[in-house]
Amino acid sequence: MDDGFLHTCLFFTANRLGRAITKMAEEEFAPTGLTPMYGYLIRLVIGAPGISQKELAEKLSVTPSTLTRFVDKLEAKRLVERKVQGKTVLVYPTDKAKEMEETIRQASRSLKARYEAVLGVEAAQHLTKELEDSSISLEKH
Amino acid sequence: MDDGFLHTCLFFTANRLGRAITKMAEEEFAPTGLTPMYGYLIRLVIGAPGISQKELAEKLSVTPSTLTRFVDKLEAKRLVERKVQGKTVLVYPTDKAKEMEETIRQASRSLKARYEAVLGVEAAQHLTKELEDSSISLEKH
DNA sequence: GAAGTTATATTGTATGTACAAACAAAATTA
DNA sequence: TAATTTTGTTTGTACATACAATATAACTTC
Repeated sequence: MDDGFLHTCLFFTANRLGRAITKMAEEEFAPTGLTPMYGYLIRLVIGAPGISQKELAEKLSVTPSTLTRFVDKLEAKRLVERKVQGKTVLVYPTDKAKEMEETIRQASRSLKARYEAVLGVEAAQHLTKELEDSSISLEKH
Repeated sequence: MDDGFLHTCLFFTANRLGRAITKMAEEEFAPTGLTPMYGYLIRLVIGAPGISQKELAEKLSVTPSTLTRFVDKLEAKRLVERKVQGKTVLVYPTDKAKEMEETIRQASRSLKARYEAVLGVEAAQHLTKELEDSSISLEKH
């Protein structure tokens, strides 16, 4: 059957991998009660208390509107607090978030261990680097 | 700042690339009036009239419920027709869809040309293959 | 052939994400 | 300093996608 175009299309294969790894990541992050993106957002906030939403959006490569929604949810769960400073919003972790940090780190480690077991440590690292480099290039165009 | 974990995480980088290439793909598919996934679905249906939804879901690596939603939309646009056969549903292209085929193919070509120009032909092909191989491995676990 | 099991599709609901428009504060310019 | 532009954030809306539950048809087994 003529479905070759799917296998040679970067759009299709990139999103296919995204769905597969997201599923795995959600399973590994289940013990945290958060999805992986939220876990990473919290790690960033703990690592730099008072970081602005703009910076968070850049680091996570999501749009500002998406980041607003993320912070809304984490604030509702009492995991972060906003402090408005002029036109920017600074984000701080709560004690509750700090208590979760180790659990989140553990989930990150489990996730990595799991996909490295499937793909091979070397191959996984190489692939990750290629993905990041390609993302940077594509985001510019 | 301590954000290294993002750059070494396959979950994060895969989805980051997915967002970047999806944006580009949507731009290139704009002339078709469809998003890229719908365009590819139509190509599959034209290439195999009467293909079942189950097969379509497998080829596109989406869940059956997602595929139902896709076909709902294309049916509403009079681009495909359903024919129920026992417990399976067969999908056929309409004339309207067939008339669009060349436009869709052209969008696919433009997309490929565009990201190959950014990444390099060789690198893009190699990356695509790695993504597919990795997807296949991860989908099993 | 009736009862139970499996396979396919659909529906209700939820989430992540984006874009465009609106808003508010800050910086620049007149 | 008033007017304009830029910057950061938020809101309304929309879409792709998934999961769990349900419906329905087909297959298996007794």
